[in-house]
Amino acid sequence: MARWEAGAAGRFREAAMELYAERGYEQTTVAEIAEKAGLTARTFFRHFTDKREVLFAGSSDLRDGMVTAVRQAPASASPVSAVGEALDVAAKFLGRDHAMSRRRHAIIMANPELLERELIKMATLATALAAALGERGVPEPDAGLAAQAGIVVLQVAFRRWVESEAPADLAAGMRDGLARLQTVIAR
Amino acid sequence: MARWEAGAAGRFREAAMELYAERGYEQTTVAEIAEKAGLTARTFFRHFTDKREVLFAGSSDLRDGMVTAVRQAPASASPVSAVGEALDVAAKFLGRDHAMSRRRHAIIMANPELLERELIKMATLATALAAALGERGVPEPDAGLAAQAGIVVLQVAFRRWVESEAPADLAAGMRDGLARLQTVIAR
DNA sequence: GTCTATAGTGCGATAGAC
DNA sequence: GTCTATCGCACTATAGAC
Repeated sequence: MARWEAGAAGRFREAAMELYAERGYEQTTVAEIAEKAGLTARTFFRHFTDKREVLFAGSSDLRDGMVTAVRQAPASASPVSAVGEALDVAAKFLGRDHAMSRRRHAIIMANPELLERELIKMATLATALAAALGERGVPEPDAGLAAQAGIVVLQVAFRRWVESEAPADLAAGMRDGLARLQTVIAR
Repeated sequence: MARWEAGAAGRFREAAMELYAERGYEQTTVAEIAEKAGLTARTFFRHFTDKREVLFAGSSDLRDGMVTAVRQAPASASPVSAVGEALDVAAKFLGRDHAMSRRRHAIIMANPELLERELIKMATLATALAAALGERGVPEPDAGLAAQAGIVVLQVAFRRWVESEAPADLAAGMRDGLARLQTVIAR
């Protein structure tokens, strides 16, 4: 496996992923992660607020990308289509490395505490999208509903993508999911 | 305030709510809750898996009620309308005590860890609803999408209800939210 | 980089209900 | 006698304080 990361945060992330996958999240201590990364537990907590956060490093980049997509959608675009643009960005961001996404997903699904953290990241994302829609003049509760609906599509499509062994086209899966949500909810 | 609960779990719940509201969740130790309830910390952990869970006692009742509603919907009912029945049940369940809901909601919103727990309860609920829809013959990903969409409506409507000072009609708010989701997502 | 509070667990003892 | 609820004690690891 390539070691593209030289920084401390990256070394911690690598070490944590391997140990979490190998012996499970709960059975791994921060001291062990630090040792494997060649650093100390104290330094770990300087980089990450807690033992879970090490798996959720890139989440703010995803959020920023999606928010920007909503902002940059044509002024004439409806809330759903602005959300659709954000989903395209998300697909590009999340769809890069199927193998590592599968590994990470397996680790998270195996532990409720990690799942909790994943969910709050998604909730934060939804709030940010709703705010971006609000800037476009979409009133509440519509902005919140459209944003949350987008997150639902993202989650369902991502889960299907990551649970299939072959790396399908995530962007297509998201567009598909949105269309299915529209029809299933229509009546 | 009436004390309808004599059992240990209820005493813990009361004590925890008061202390969390008074001095915050993090600043409250389990030992303090136990003392206030007239029991010990060890007993607390016999009733609740962790310090957060004490605030989420009734969540399985809500889940069971909503699942039953989906199961009992007429066989001819569409996925959305089965979900609508479940939302009616949820409104009845959650809409009982506006004042206490506000207190509880304020506590949860004030602490990210509690919010995480709330979110995982909602995710569990969504999974259960999706399974119930599956039993009715709704295929994936439609079942998952419809269930998650229902949870979105529940959350948005509940938040608006609990954040308004006057106790409005929660069931009406839910039906309203569902209708708005339908129109906002339609195009 | 060390020290400490406290969440949470394992095991065992006790006491009451039946 | 069994079953269940509680308590006591020792222990580990996280997370924050100093």
